[in-house]
Formats: sequence, C-alpha cells, structure tokens
Amino acid sequence: MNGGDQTKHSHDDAPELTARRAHGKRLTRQRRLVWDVLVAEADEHLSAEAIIERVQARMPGLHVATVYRNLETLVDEGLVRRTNLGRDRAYYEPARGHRHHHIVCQQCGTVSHLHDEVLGKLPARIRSVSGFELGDSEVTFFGTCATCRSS
Amino acid sequence: MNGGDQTKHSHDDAPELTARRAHGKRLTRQRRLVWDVLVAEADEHLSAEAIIERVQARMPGLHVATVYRNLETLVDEGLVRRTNLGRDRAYYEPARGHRHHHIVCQQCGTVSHLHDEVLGKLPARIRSVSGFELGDSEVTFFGTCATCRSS
DNA sequence: GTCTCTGCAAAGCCTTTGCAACGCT
DNA sequence: AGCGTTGCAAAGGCTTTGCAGAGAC
Repeated sequence: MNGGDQTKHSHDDAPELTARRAHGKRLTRQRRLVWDVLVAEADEHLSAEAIIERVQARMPGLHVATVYRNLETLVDEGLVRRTNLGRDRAYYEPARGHRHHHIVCQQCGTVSHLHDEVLGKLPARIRSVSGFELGDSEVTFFGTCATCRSS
Repeated sequence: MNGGDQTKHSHDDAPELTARRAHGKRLTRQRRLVWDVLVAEADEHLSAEAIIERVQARMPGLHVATVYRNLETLVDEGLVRRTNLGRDRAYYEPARGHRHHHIVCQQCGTVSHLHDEVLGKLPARIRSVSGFELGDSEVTFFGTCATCRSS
C-alpha cells in the first residue's frame, strides 16, 4: 500500500529464513537476496546463472561463489529444491507448497508443472515391483508439447 | 566354440554397427571397441569414465575424446541411450530391446530397471492434463531402496 | 568475541573442439 | 583417393574450494 515502505516490508517477510537462525544459520543480506529472487519468480525455474544476474542487479558486488554457497545451504535446509531438467545445469525453485513434477519439451524446452496426483498409483506399483519408495522426490518427464507436435 | 577364433568371431557380431556403414559411418576398431564394452555390460549403466577405462584396457592408446565422439555418434544413430541418473555425469547403455525406466536410490546409488508397463495409464493422464506426449523417452525416478529403508 | 559468511582467485570435473595425420571403404 | 575418424592438447561451461577479512548474533 505504501510505496515508500518497501525496504522495511521486505525485511520481515521470510519466516522460513528467520526460523533457521535458531539452527546457527545466519541471515545475511546476500542470503536474503538469493531467497527473495527465488520467491519473486517462484513459478519459474531459475538457473544459477539467472539467479546471479538478478541478484547482482540489486547488489553488484555479490560474488558467484556466494550464490552457489547459499543455494547449497538453502537446498540442504529443505527451503529450496534443486531440479534436474535434463540440461547441463541445475535449476532452483523455492520448496514451498506441496510436491509437483515437471515435464520438459524436448523440442522447445518449455517446462510445465504436473500436480502430484497425476502419478496416481504409480508410487505403489513401483514399490511393489522394485521395493523402492519414491518418498517426496520429484519426477522430471520429457516429451513433446502440444505446440511442437502440431508443427 | 573354437577358442582361437575370438577375433574373427567378434568381427561379425555387430549387425547394428555394420548396418550403419551404408550411411557413411565407418566401423573403426575404436568404435567397435566402445560398442563391445557397452554390450558386454549391457545391464549396467556405464559412465564415460568407466567406458574409457575398459576400452583402454584393451587398446591403451585410445583417447578420451575418441570415446566421447563415438558415444555421441552412437547416441545420434539411436544405438545407444544416454541416461541422466541425477549425478553430474552421463551414463550409457545399448538401446537394444524396448524402453525401460530407471529408479535410483538416493542413499546408496543403486539403480534398478523398471518395465515400461509400470507407468500404466500415466502417459495418457499426462497428455490430458498438460498436452505433452511422452513419446519414447525414458523416465528416471529417485527414491530409497528396500535395503536402505530397513537400516 | 565467536563462528559463520563473503569476496576473490584458482582449480576441479566432465565434456567438447581445432587441427593435422591416419585409415576405412 | 576421399572423407570420416583419431590423437593430442587446449579450452569451455558449470560449480566448488582455500584462504583471509568482514559481519551476524
């Protein structure tokens, strides 16, 4: 509502992060910034490179290694999910909400989200044939999107 | 049958490869060796490093770059499948037989195969909710194997 | 004050590429 | 003989690491 209040605002809005301070983790401006960037584009899958670009736009000196280290910390804490979309780099998104899966178009690279329910009884079938438990891991599928198929 | 016949034997046993000669591809000793190694451990998922190791045991001068180039060629021809098992390197296996999927234990790294049928109606569901067609792509799942779960 | 985190530079790891010589067909 | 292929070395892309100083609590 108040246009001049942005700074104060953004300082109080990350309960996920502040909660970690009890565990010996510190909330530095850099870590906060990495988190803010991820949350701001929560529906996207950002590569480390994209995160670095956005983060440096707001804090020019911030070093690449710092971003990688913070991403690792956030992933270890379960706050961020690292996704393998089949390319040769990792993608990151905040781990808020429930699990979902991804499907990547092999032609145009588009990534869509799939609700967890799409798996149906697959986890049970996998368990019965292989003994493996899927747990809360996400699945990445590859295929061809409707647009690419029609051309 | 004839123990002294190994060389001649191994020269005639790769119809998949010889067929490609009609397409301008050549069958060099190096390419043949890469293929032989893959077929010899067809049930395993070999990393480029593992392939290089095995291939060099039989032909010491064979260069790393040659292995990578041959793997690329074989993948492009559809004779070999490159699989992403979630680690930071690629794994290869001969593309014989029908499609199957993989499940990787996040604790011990064990990889199991899953018959295609385990997917059930999943491809249809994915198509109806997202418009994506899975095609003949393989799926890699992550989970915990029975052994690791019981400890 | 302590102990984590940052910036910097260098290295690590897997894989690819340019180029001249080689060898399959 | 022609053209795909090899060996070699060097580079490329992404990510990690060692270290000293800075900063969060």
